[in-house]
Amino acid sequence: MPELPEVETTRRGLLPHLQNQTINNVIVRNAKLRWPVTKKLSTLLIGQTIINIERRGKYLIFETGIGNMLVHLGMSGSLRITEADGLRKKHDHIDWVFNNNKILRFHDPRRFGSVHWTKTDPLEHPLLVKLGPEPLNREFNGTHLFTLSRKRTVAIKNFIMNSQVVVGVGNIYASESLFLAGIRPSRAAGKVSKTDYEKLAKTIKQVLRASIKQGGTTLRDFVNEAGNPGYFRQKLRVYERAGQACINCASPIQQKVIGQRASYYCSHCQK
DNA sequence: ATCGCCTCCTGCGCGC
DNA sequence: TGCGCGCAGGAGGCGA
Repeated sequence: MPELPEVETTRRGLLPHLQNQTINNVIVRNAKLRWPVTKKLSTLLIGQTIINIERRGKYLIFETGIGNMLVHLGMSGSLRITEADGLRKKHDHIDWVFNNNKILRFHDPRRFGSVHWTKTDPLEHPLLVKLGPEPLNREFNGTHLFTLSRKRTVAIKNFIMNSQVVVGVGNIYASESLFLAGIRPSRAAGKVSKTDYEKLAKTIKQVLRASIKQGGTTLRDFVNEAGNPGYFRQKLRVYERAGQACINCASPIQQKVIGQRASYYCSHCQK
């Protein structure tokens, strides 16, 4: 499942292949993504040149001279570059054919991903305008979390997974960063101290940076190859380790559903 | 305003 | 070995 590090890795991988390249054709085999892919998207994009690829949260922004295409990978989506005669697989829903004979191919078995078109400032798009700060920016820090969380009763794990609070913290990294910060995921967000939030902001940055770095190495050929599932697994400290020994104290890692999501923590190290 | 539940969809793992 | 079932998961939408 693509978390922010994978989206960023995808962006970096795609950019050198697509920058300044022109779209010759758009082939939509299955328009039924999370939101229907509009015909307008295809017609408008043909003949356009990709000026840049940016990222906001888990959204990729493909900039052209007349507007921007937004792509979200959902939880099973991937984008890769293939040659014009590349083999097609099941769930390859969209191709963008470029004038350098390369194809940008959107693959998404569960179709939770989406593709949008916006003529104006992409950051003003309804799906992006309310997003919280980027976790790796300076404006995301303990003070931000502390201020926003006052009087909030929601579990801190749900709080940091809320994209209006901070973008890019998915289920895996929420558990991982809370473990490193020593905070139990079920605690009410409004009851967590400023000191703890300062620690948490740091561990969120730490976990995401480490993962981007790893994505940069293990997924170096991500855009050319058939993906690489589970690349991050070996580094995880609590996620999917229920019953196994805590790396700090050897207590068994607990698993609990919080906000409809599996959550993992050490009941000894996290208070 | 905030919370928590529901939904979309497919692949996987489990039990028989 | 094969079948059927239940579940996971990002995040918007909605009812309370």
